[in-house]
Amino acid sequence: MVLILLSRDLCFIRQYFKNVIFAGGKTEILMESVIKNCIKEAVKTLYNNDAEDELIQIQETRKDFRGDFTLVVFPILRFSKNTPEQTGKDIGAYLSEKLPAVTGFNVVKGFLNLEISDRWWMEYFRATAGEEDLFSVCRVDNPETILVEYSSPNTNKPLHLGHIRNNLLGYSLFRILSSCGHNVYKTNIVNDRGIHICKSMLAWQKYGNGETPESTGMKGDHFVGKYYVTFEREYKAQIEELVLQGTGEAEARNSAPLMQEAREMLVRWEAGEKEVVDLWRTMNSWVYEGFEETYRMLGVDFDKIYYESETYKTGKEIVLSALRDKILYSHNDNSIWADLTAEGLDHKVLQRSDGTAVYITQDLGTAVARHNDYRFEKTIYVVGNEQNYHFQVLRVLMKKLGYKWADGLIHFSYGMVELPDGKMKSREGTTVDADDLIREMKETARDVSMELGKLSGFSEEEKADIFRKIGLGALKYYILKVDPHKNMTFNPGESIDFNGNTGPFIQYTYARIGSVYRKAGEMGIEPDISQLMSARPGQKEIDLIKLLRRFPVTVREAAAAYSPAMIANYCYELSKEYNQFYHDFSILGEENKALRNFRLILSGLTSRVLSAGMWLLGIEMPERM
RNA sequence: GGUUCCGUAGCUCAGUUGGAUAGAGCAACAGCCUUCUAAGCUGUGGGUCGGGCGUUCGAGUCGCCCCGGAAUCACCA
Repeated sequence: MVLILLSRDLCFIRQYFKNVIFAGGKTEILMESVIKNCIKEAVKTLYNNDAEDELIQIQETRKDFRGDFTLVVFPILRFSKNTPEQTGKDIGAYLSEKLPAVTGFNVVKGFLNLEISDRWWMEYFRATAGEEDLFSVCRVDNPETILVEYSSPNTNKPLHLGHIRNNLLGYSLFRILSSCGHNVYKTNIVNDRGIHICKSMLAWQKYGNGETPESTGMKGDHFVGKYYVTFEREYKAQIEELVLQGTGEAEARNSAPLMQEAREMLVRWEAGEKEVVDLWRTMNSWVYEGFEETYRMLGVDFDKIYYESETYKTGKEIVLSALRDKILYSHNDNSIWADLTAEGLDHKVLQRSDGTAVYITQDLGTAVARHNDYRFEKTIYVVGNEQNYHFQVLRVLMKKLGYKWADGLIHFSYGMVELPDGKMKSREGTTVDADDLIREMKETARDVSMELGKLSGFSEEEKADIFRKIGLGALKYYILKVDPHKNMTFNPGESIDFNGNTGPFIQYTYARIGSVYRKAGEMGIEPDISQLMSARPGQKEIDLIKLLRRFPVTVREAAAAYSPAMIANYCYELSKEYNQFYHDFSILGEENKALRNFRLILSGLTSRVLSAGMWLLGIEMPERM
């Protein structure tokens, strides 16, 4: 072990990467393991005792103290039967003697801070810088087949900010899990049937005068959404009139002619009546065209899209079959129910008395269809926390129906996006439209860039591409940096920032490094990894190496926690650290060639890690900005 | 009322399995471009981590009880 640490054999360093150990959710990289083992040895030698792994807590030393790794001494006191200070000193002395990489130590209160040699950090850095695949360390031993369901739009209105959060989370999750070696498939369930769809169909029939997205120049989903709004407006007017005539509010809602017609239309649709089905197909196709465009702008896509209009039938079969098997029961009115009281839940209706399916019916069918298609270990449903109960029921229900794999159905529950004055409501028109927001972000990116006087000498096409990357980078980062399961507030009045903890800040750091490399090329300077070890790093550079070392660990933790936010915050931290370095030190102007080479490679790895991290978030990096 | 989630600086948010003096950004103020991109860097001010009790050598983090907010408890989706 001691010898291994001194070894400069590249094979060892390769081995280092294979030695990222994840035990019980904990992450350890070899250096920590080496120290840990040596401390066990110390406890055995000094105190004649065996220390359990959990008692030996190694962490990175906080910046305000001298050292690289820190042992929390308190848990060891039970063996040493001595003061924290003395115990720390004893173990520190033992480690310094046994581990050449440990060049010194200090004890502050109950913390033993170990100093690691620069040489060791450089060895580590050389190996990482030479590694082509930054995710190789992240790969799990047992890859799973995982489906990520996200987006799940209704086909009666365009996407809004809430959907954006959903899409970004789902897509990022896909990339994070894939990077860890899982076989991940992106799926979508489209809510393309039901009374809400009939509403916009009916309104178009009555008030549309045959206009189309083409004839009006509108995006398809907005076009259809317009008729959904029309329906709600006219319906409301009818209700008001009925109430004026003395009808009760509830009765008015129920008996308004428009609502009755919508219901009739649903029945005709379910009966497969050609005229209705054709209209449904046409209007849905308009919506899909619109969605396609929004998805394309957001940079998300799907491996397989499921449609509720198909899976609800499978769901109904499952329900009927379970009824025959007496797993379910029916009421006198022919509605079908599940009794989940034994599981701590309630009774749940699975089919209406008129024989039509409810929301959860299609989820049963969709899950089974997906399992037939993919034999997945897990399906991760990216769905808002307002549906927590629904997914609790879904899993319990599927277990009850005998699907053992239902344990793999995971609700990735994320928080709502709220406006300063509360929740977004489609019907009240208080949503932030996805297309509008994306367009505004690109415009803001243009304004900011122009004001800063950047990008002169670029073609309009190149500029548009850069503004797109920056605008979307700002938007995506703004949303993904927040812990997914928390609600977040979006203030439309204050535009999304481009300074500080933002996407553009990280993109800017990347672009700066790109600029350094271009300059290096002009100067004829080539980075040379084989010359790395002749450089003597400073403290800031070691700090950067330490931060870079945390990247694969962060990815693994983000995968385990389903949290793109952890990646986002890591990228920010790295950018901030790098910008300090960039400000304080000259790279190409450094006269010591070994140091110049080292700084260039350090910058190169930083840009690669930033780029990889942002890629996990679905954020593109501009080469210049 | 039951269940679940949230509460950290004026605002928006970080804070790894409990560890040292709770951190960023925005906003405010004061500095730094003849040198690799100033979308940057440095500094100042700003906190009863909603409140209390408990567990522990140690609690923003774990447990219990309150307070405040959100969601949900439909033959809606």
